[in-house]
Amino acid sequence: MPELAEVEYYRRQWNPGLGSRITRVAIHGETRIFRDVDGDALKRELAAARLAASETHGKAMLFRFSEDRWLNLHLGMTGRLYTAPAEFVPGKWDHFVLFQEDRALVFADPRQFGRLRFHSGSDTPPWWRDLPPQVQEPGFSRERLRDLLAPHRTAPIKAVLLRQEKFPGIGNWMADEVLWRARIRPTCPAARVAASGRKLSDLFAALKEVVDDAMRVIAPDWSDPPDDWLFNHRWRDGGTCPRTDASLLREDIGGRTTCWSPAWQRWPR
DNA sequence: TACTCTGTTGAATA
DNA sequence: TTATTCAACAGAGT
Repeated sequence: MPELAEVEYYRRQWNPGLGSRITRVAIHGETRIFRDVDGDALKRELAAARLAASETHGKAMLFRFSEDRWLNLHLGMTGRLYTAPAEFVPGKWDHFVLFQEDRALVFADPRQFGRLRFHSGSDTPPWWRDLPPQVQEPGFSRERLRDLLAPHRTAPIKAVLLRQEKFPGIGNWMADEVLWRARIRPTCPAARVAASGRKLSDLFAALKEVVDDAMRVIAPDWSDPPDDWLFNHRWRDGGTCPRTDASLLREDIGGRTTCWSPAWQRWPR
């Protein structure tokens, strides 16, 4: 499920383990989440390392360990991280567990779209180098937004917002929320937004606002967003737009279920 | 039974 | 060459 604020929430779930050594690593080596990595080598290299720090970029997480060990986790569609007592026994979907003296750090993922990568060495791993600026960073300017959209003459703006190399961490619900706040129809070609000064500004502001709101509300304790977001109305057929009380529409756009408010998102006509 | 799903990737196509 | 579409991945829920 996770988009950037949910990923940040999960990253923090391993914070109790910061500063402590790994005493044992348990893996289900045959599962799909290990497709990019040698499970046995991973086990060997993380043994006795100390969890030193962590950060997120978009939907990706980086956990740094002592001895120049770098672990990259991606939660896919159904992944999650949690902390369990030291005597924890991994269940069916607990593919990767770092045991410490006082707790277990668990990566669970039923659907196994998640991914794990590992790097050993003082240099920054290739998968954590040259990452694009995130929406919430100063390097993400209105001009950058225009340049990201302009090449897409026909692709719907909704589909372009989901591209992680352009908008790290934006997922399906955030893209819908952003377009709803900017009052842009999700089918609008991306280049058309880039060419309209006013709508480009609206989209830029909505992106920053939705990312800030999501980080503030969801990342600390996974609070429910307030009812004046689209979020609480989008999940099932028959929802109504909080701004107009008119019916929301759910349809497939760019291959993903999209919820939007035709009465509210009227541009372009 | 047959559809859905907060994601990504690589192949096929335009 | 670049943009776009689509199937595939694998399980749980409805």
